[in-house]
Amino acid sequence: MQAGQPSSIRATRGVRKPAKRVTAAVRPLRDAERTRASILAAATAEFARHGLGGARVDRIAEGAGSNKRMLYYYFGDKEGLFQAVLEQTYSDIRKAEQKLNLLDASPEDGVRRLVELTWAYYIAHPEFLTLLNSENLHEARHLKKSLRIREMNSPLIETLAELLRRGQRAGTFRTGVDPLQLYISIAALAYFYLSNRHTLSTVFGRDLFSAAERKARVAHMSAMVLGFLASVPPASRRRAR
Amino acid sequence: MQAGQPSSIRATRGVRKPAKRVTAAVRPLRDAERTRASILAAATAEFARHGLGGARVDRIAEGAGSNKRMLYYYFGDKEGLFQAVLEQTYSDIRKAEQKLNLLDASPEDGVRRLVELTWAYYIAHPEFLTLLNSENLHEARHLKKSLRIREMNSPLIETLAELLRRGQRAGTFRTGVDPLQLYISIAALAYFYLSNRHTLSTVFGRDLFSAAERKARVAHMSAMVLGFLASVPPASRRRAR
DNA sequence: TAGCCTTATAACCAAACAGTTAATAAACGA
DNA sequence: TCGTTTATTAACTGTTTGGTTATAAGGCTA
Repeated sequence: MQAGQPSSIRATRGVRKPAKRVTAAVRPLRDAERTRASILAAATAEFARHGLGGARVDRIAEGAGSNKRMLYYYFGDKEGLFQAVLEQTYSDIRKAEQKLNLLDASPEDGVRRLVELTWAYYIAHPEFLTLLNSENLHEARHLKKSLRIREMNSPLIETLAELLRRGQRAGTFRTGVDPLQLYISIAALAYFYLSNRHTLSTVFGRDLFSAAERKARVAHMSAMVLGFLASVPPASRRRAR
Repeated sequence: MQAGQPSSIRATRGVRKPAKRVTAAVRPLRDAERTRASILAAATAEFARHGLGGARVDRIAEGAGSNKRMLYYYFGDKEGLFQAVLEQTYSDIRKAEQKLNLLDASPEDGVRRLVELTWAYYIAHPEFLTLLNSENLHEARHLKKSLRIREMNSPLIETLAELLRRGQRAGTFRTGVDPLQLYISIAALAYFYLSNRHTLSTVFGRDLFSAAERKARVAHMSAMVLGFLASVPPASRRRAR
């Protein structure tokens, strides 16, 4: 931990004795919420880049422009901090999910938008992918401990179930589709491609993160999900004869 | 590193002075290949369980029933060992892929078997998933360095392309499907579900690794891939009118 | 303005860490 | 059987690690 460059926030603190500053009201020197938030942000970046095992507590403190002691003061220990990062990350995605209005269009357009928005969210929040990979490596140990996350349930499964019902009633969607399986599949098509793009690009000698390839991927994902839903299951095809 | 219990392999070495043993010819006390292999196996388990950052060199040496120095002797350093583990892992999956005979059945059955065998391979080799996640966290750094892996190319893309051509000729598969996109999607449907099963099971309150759920998942994956391939793309549907 | 709780800092610590040294013994060819 | 090479071990090293101690100072309240 280098003591060299203090963050701009605290740059004024090095000054000899400004005593009772008027500016202190605007930007208080001691702000628990701001410090906590900056540690959480630095920790998110560090855990996302290096995983839980590779993350360094000293780097997080430095990245937060704060002190290692503060990290333990607010979060207990490294794993407590990791859990807090997961809680924040899940809270963010749940908030984004709640903003989605998928039920005000046709079932086809609703599903297509879900595919596209899932893709867009993963691109905009790459830390979500690596943090989740880390947590799964640890068999969801921290997630199981977190009451906060276990209480947040995703509204998307119910929305997807409603879209499926409407499409089936209209005769354009096949029957017998489990909404959770479908949701996992939509996530899978986007997540795996993005999370594993480095090894995939290397092995297949194709830059899968280029603009052209990314565009092709969304098209393929939508075609796959909607093609599946539009298709007739073998059983009812036999009956239809 | 505890020196307590030597592995059964080397248990005889502690004995005072058996001098020139006849059994030495059967199981030589010094066997470079055997030591190398046991270090590689222990390292695979350790990296798979803890990731590159969380893996401990001491634990690997102990798990191999060998010595830390041997690890550096054969593999240079921790990252060199990780690269060797990746090379072995890729070599194994490529060997398994080559045994697949997907072209001696109908296109539908060929694709279904590919889906099922991909699933079965990931279940039988869970270390493949976590090692790949680790390598992607490091942006495929080791994979890019490895000439050995870059030389192994998967025969599956070409096989899949041939299956697609046959299905299209028979009129049962849709046109305009990129074999690589399809291959990635098949892998995605299995990989994401298995790799993220801990967080998914926790969040959705459903044990996704139970026998019943696993069976349901393969059925869903097959239905999705085959349903997609059987469906008619919107463009040609318009033309077909 | 004195007192007190909260927020912050720097220096510190023991354990764990990746990697090394030096010495030794098996294996093997001459 | 001797000398060289190769495989192996235990003990060691300097550094990094997660976590702690001791102390100070901001800022609210009475």
